[in-house]
Amino acid sequence: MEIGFLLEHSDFFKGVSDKSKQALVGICIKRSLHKNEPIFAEGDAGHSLYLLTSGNVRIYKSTPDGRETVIKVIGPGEIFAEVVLFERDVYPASAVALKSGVAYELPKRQFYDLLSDKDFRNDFIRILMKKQRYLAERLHAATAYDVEERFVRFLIEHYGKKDEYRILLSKKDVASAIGTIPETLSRLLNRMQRDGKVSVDGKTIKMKPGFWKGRADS
Amino acid sequence: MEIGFLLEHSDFFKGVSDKSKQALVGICIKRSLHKNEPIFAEGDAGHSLYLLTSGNVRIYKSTPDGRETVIKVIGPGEIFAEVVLFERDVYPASAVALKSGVAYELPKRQFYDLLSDKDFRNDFIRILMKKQRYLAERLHAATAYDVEERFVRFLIEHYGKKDEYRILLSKKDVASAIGTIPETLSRLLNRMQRDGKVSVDGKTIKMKPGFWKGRADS
DNA sequence: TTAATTCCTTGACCTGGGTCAAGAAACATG
DNA sequence: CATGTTTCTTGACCCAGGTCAAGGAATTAA
Repeated sequence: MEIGFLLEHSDFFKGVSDKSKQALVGICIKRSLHKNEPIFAEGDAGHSLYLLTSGNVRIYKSTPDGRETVIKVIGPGEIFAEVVLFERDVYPASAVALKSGVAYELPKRQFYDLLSDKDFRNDFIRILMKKQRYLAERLHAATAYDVEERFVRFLIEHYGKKDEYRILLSKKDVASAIGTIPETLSRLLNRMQRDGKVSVDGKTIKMKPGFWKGRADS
Repeated sequence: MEIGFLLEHSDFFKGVSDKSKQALVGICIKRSLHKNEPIFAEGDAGHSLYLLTSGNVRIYKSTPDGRETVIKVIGPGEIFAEVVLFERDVYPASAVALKSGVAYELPKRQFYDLLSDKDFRNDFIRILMKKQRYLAERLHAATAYDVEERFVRFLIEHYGKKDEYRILLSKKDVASAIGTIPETLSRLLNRMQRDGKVSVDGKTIKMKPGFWKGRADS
């Protein structure tokens, strides 16, 4: 996905005036991401936010003894690290590319100026609120739902409700995204096959007929 | 705390112009809260956000089968339900008063208008980002830290690092705020006393000397 | 191709903390 | 005050899912 295309089509930028978009194209810095490349680490001084145009980026936090929690897996069209715009100048979480892709780096000073555009600002606030709802939902899911439910929600969140999924992330990455470990995910997939809920073949998961019946839209 | 006082002193409103503050005083509706009174429920049409001036309010989400997750316990000086301002017109979580107190209801239409004030808007965005960081931190704590650690963090968040705490909330409410149940909190307090970390007497908890040594500032 | 990694699976085992139950203590209400 | 109601504690029990270990499959490097 090219930056011009993205500016034209993403939800985020659709309301932004042409003038602002031109300004944005002018200031952003293209950055290629390779698999497993760290983008920034928790505690680093943060001077930029990012717009991902292709690939996936994992945002996560770590305990001093190395336990990690995935906050969000970012997909194409999403911005991340926007939290660095105000108040804090260090990143509160780390980011790493899960596969190769492209991100555009937006220096915060210039991005900040764009907020004087009313439509842009409203879109931006809307995004912040959406993320807040997302995190509240994740917190709820992490404590009130079991691994199976969290896995299904992960599928919906990233690919929508489908009859068949091609998962391009490693099982390890999916496991950590849903707050578990590869062993548990592996066993979960076995169990779901045994129970006739899905059939798994390599990176493809087929949902058995009726799987989505009676499931709230979350 | 009176509304005028709060407008003068809270972080949130300190940068707001006098004109905007007058406007705010004009539009907000005082509401007394009694213990256990529901303020709104997840799914309700939302036309207002709230500013709490005294007491505590629990924001929570429920599963269809009744399992609840506390998203945040709101204290005096904080706003809540601001997420209803854009995009969605239903509350994404429920709110209930944990003790008697006072909240001011701010109709979203009028609040929205205040965002044209630049300083006000910046403060508002700052608050959204702070909450986002808070939720990311909670998500991390919920999955990577044990009950003891979450309990200590709860104390710090709500009362700061002190040698002695008077907890005015019931153990049940504290337990749910840290994502556990009263039995577990009760046993935790026993264990911490037995291990010589604290001494508990009724609603008072004294931290033993050295308790805070070697603890990262979180 | 072969060797070296890394990823995935399976098994045996363990444990933090949830569930259920039953008193005790605290609180509220007529 | 008495008496119902909620809260708190303690004990016995259980289980989802994490840990550890080891073998197999897939990827990558050379």
